[in-house]
Amino acid sequence: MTIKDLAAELDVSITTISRALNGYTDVGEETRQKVIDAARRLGYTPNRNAQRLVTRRSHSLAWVQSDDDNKFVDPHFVEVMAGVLREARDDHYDVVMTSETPERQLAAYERYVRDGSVDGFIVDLPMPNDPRIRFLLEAGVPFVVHGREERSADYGWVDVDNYGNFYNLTKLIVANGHKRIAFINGDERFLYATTRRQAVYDALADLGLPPETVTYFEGTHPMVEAGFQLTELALGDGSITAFLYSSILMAVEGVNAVSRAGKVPGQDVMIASMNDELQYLNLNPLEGQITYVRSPLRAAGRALVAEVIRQCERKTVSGTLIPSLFELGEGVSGEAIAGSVQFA
Amino acid sequence: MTIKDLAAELDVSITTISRALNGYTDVGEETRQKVIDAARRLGYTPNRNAQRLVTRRSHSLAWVQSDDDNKFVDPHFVEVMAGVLREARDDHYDVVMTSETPERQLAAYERYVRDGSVDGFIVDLPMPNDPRIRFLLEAGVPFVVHGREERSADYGWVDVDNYGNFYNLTKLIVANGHKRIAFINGDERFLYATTRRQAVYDALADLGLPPETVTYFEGTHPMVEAGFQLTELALGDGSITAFLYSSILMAVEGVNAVSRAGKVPGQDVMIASMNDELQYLNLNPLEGQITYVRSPLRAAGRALVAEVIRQCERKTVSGTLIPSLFELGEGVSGEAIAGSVQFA
DNA sequence: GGTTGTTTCCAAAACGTTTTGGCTTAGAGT
DNA sequence: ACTCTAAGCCAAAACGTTTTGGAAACAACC
Repeated sequence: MTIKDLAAELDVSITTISRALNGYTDVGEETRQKVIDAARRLGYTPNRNAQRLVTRRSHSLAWVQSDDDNKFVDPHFVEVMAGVLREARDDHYDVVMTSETPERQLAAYERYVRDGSVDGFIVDLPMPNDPRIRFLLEAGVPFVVHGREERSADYGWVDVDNYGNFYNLTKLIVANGHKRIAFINGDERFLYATTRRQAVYDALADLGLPPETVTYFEGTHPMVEAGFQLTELALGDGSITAFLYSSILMAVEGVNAVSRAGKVPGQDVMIASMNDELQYLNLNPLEGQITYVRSPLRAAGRALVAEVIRQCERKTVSGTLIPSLFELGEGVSGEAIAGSVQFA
Repeated sequence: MTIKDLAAELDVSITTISRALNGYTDVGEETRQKVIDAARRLGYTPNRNAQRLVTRRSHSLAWVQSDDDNKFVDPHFVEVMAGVLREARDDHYDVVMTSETPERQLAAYERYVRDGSVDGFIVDLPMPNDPRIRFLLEAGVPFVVHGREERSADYGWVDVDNYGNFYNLTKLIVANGHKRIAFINGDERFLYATTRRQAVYDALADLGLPPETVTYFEGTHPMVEAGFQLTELALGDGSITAFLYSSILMAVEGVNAVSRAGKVPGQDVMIASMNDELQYLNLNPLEGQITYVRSPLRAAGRALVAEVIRQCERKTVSGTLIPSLFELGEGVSGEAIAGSVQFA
């Protein structure tokens, strides 16, 4: 069932079919209804590839995964993906996903840019001076980055407020009277981790506390294991009374480790973390044991797609800071931190 | 840079460009090299949409997710996806993913079939008498199902040996002297869960044991919580000495719950499970505490894509049983279970 | 009655490929 | 010298849409 068949059936031109279905005003109301009805009745759907060829727009986004065994299978990622797919569906875009080895990543981007199969890109986990970003900027193709790096004024991005959240969390911990803090951060190859570290030490400095107040750990993958083991390690030093985690996944393991050491989390020891709101984790049983800042990754996923589509269709570029919300852990009052930056 | 530009540049016809690049024999070796070199030098990549239009093949697969908040974000799913994306990349196929609400799922399939944007489908988590499968069979379009349902002789599928694994695990538990077993299964709306239940009770029957030997629980999402809580619940009954879990995620929580109850997992209490080999979970710290059957979901993902592509290109349809391997828990000797069924 | 709009329609071109069928040329066989 | 074969190339059609630039019919205005 092509547009020709439908045209023959109704004895009108294919132009009329096309215009009727695409909502142009130069087709009579009666004719339009006839076309729409017939299309539904006969199951006509325009051939997507013909459309794409002639309009030069694919209504698809590419999301290239790094085929790195450790990084790829990460619950955080799925959460973002849920948001990405949801928003894409709402906006009638497809998302084509691929995984590529780090060496061949750039080639994948090049191919997608040249072969016309996508309109824009989602870029994940930016690293300092990321070659993918450099390439996409140069190619002048729409894209959005989850997270930021130094060039972030030049492109669209979506990010949680890493700096603000960890700055505030640190102050909060200190305000609760803790003098020795363990900070178990994420993988320092990524900017989100270095930003968080900076925020923590800035907060200490602003409070007039020495950097030795926190004992620093870099938690590499797999996270769950890192969370447990590093907490046990930190517990060896008897003086630490507060733990700050880069991921709620590690914080949960922290609760386990602390409990096993015979202490009560949220009471003997403060457990603080960012909470990405992983849907499959239910935190109710841990009520009162973890103090966290909520910053839903799913919302980030939606914002990513919205931004890149905005670029595709209106050629405006902007950065979005995902609002965060302090959870009212241990009776501490909450504060919302939101923002959005327009720059082009 | 289109094929015309390249043809003009080299002063040959576009036919020759196309045939040279696609490896036809009716183009001189010298000319072919000239074309290939120029294509690389000038950065020519054939327009994918034009190719798709004329060849009527998209080299893309659709994977429609159910936009059900609970089910979607599931670590098991990501593991399968890792395999799917890897295999698709190796075979030069794209995978386009969408999420749709359960009511609109079928419409999404219909659209993809009609608009020519994909060559085949991956179907996830089949339910009894699944309408998606009914539709795809009727449409006569290539697809593969992860898991099976009653019509499984008619289409391509990939599955782990749910029945065999749980049959064997049950026998193994009994062989270790346990007389009271808790079986914490998955969501019974899905066939994998009902199959596993059947297997467990069949094993009991074959051993001449009464069905009351096992206390049965249906673990609904979120899994982690269910694993913990149901284990605690089962521990209330003091007589249970062995736990069988449908997912390693729950088994890990089982270890937690058992430990917290003051018992030693793998010693006081046997913990048995299927292990989908979730990459982000490191089981080393739990060595000796869980007895499991390995059946890597990632391999299932690869097999899925391989099967549907085989259908696209050779029109043969087959089912694949992913090989499993008993882990040598507690000195129990292992046994490999593999198989592959051809039926068309 | 001629001009000017308005409304509704359409023929043809274009998008960038692949494929079909045939055309040249050169060498081999008779 | 003539035919035949093989190698190498190409013009044109086709894929299924959207878009451009009108055309036809009719009403409205002067």
